[in-house]
Amino acid sequence: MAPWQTGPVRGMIAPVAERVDHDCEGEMDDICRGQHVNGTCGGCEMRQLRLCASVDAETRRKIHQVSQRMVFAKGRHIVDQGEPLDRVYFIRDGMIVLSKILEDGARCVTGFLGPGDIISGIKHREGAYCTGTALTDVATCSFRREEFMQLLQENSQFGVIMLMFATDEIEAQHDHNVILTRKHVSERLAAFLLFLVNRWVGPGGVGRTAAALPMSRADIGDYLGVTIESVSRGLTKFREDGFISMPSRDRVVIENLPALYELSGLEEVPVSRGELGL
Amino acid sequence: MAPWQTGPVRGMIAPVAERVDHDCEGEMDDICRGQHVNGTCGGCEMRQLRLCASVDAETRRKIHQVSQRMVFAKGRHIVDQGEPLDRVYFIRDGMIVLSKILEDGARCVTGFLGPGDIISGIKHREGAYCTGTALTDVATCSFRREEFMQLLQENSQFGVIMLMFATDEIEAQHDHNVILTRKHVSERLAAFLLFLVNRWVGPGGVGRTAAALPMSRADIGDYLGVTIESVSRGLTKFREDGFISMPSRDRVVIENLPALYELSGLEEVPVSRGELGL
DNA sequence: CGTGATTTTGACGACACTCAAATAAAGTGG
DNA sequence: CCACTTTATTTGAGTGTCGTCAAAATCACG
Repeated sequence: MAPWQTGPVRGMIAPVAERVDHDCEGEMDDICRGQHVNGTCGGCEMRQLRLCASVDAETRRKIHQVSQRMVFAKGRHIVDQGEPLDRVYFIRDGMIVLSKILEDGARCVTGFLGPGDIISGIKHREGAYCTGTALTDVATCSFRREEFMQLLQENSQFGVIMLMFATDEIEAQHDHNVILTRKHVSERLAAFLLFLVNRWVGPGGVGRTAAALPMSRADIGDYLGVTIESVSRGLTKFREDGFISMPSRDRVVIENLPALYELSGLEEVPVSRGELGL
Repeated sequence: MAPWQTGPVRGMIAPVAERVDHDCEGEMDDICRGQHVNGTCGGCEMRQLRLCASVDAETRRKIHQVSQRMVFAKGRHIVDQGEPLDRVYFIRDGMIVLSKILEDGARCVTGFLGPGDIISGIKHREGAYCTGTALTDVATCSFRREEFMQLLQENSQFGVIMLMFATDEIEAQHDHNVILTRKHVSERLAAFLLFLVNRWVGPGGVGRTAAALPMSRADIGDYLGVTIESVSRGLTKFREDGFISMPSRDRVVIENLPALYELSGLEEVPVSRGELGL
């Protein structure tokens, strides 16, 4: 066992997971609870995002019939490692950290999810292999597994879209492997910051120069495979070098974008793409 | 840039990729070239594997109509990084290494593929993001992109199966992330050896205690994120400790399975599962 | 059997982890 | 609202794993 795996689990441990099923109010919420308005998604922001934008109106109607809005307060678990998961969640708003506890107590963050990303329980009847924790309040459209599978069965187009999502995620994971195997701490941190400002921008949007950091240093460290101390030192160094500034501890502003690109080894703004959490 | 990224590209550089389209002989080959025999897969070994085993006879027939057998000699490239890829390959036999060259010349191995695994060109019209090199002679059943997409469109079941493959691969990648972020060299090596003996065993098969090592030390190192020297030292140590023996340089026999499991941190024999290369 | 590529072995050094303490922020009760 | 406690982050000093460099040994191939 690696020495740094010992010790207590780091990072925020949320209270016992409890799904909060809010009542929806207003047209948008009605739509996303499964109500059908004018045969379209109406004002639902998800329509502008990944899934709904890609299917025809008829399919969208079917989706709405079986979809259900679910929200999770910050700190709650959407998925629990080891617990059966029989829902598929499309994240509408907020941010989620996916983590995994190893046998020896070490923690590993496998990714961060945001608007448009998916947590899929389609093959975790016997227990999810990781935990999904809400880093902020999170709004989702969700489906029961059977109903979602029904949609997949009835709409081949739908399965293809999901396959594309998954393929994107595989490629993203390969990119992350590159970070983990071939980069030093500062390089990983630079790549992470660029990831934050480039992902989850709307369609056609360009990379931003500021981003929220709702996750803890432990989350970042466990994601990049470095210690919290290294994360802290790295961010401090970036601040000293004028690469970034931090108005608050959970907010970062990129001051020298080219320098971060140079450091990270990334050559251009990565295309924003879907992520399939599970 | 990390210091160890400099220098020439390591590992075998195959001659210019050239697809070898062998003539097929015998029933099995006829089947896998797209011929239809008795409405089933006949003796094709792929049927025992991942895709063909999961679909009905009718779908299987359609598959065969558009499938084509392709073989690649050891050292040839099935995919080339940056080159458009318009085929989907189902690997019937042999082993493939997927690698990626970074801007600074560093090399990263994202995975190894074997029988039942898939190299998918369904979304790489503009260029594959990694290279697939045959480590041994490789036999495949392949499809042109359009025809494969047609299959997906016409058979919702088919897309779901592919989605399951992809989901498995995502989970496998997350497991690999754990290796890369939380394990020391010896632990990574142990996990790699266990991976080799447990994957690509037939359905219902148990883990073996011996495996071929058709890949170079550089391939292993680039996969595990360590140097070739560390790989070599690690294997030597394992031999000295009696954990393994190596009849030849490209062959390994596990002599102390529990010790390797203990080292790797893996708790049980991982379930063999599909891998989607691209 | 000779040449080149791959692997192995050795010595040394650096990056990042460990341990520890200080500081800052967040949460809690009076 | 403020003192107090708890948690998270930052900073510092020391150390070990693993990477770098270099050379020897082994293997592959003609």
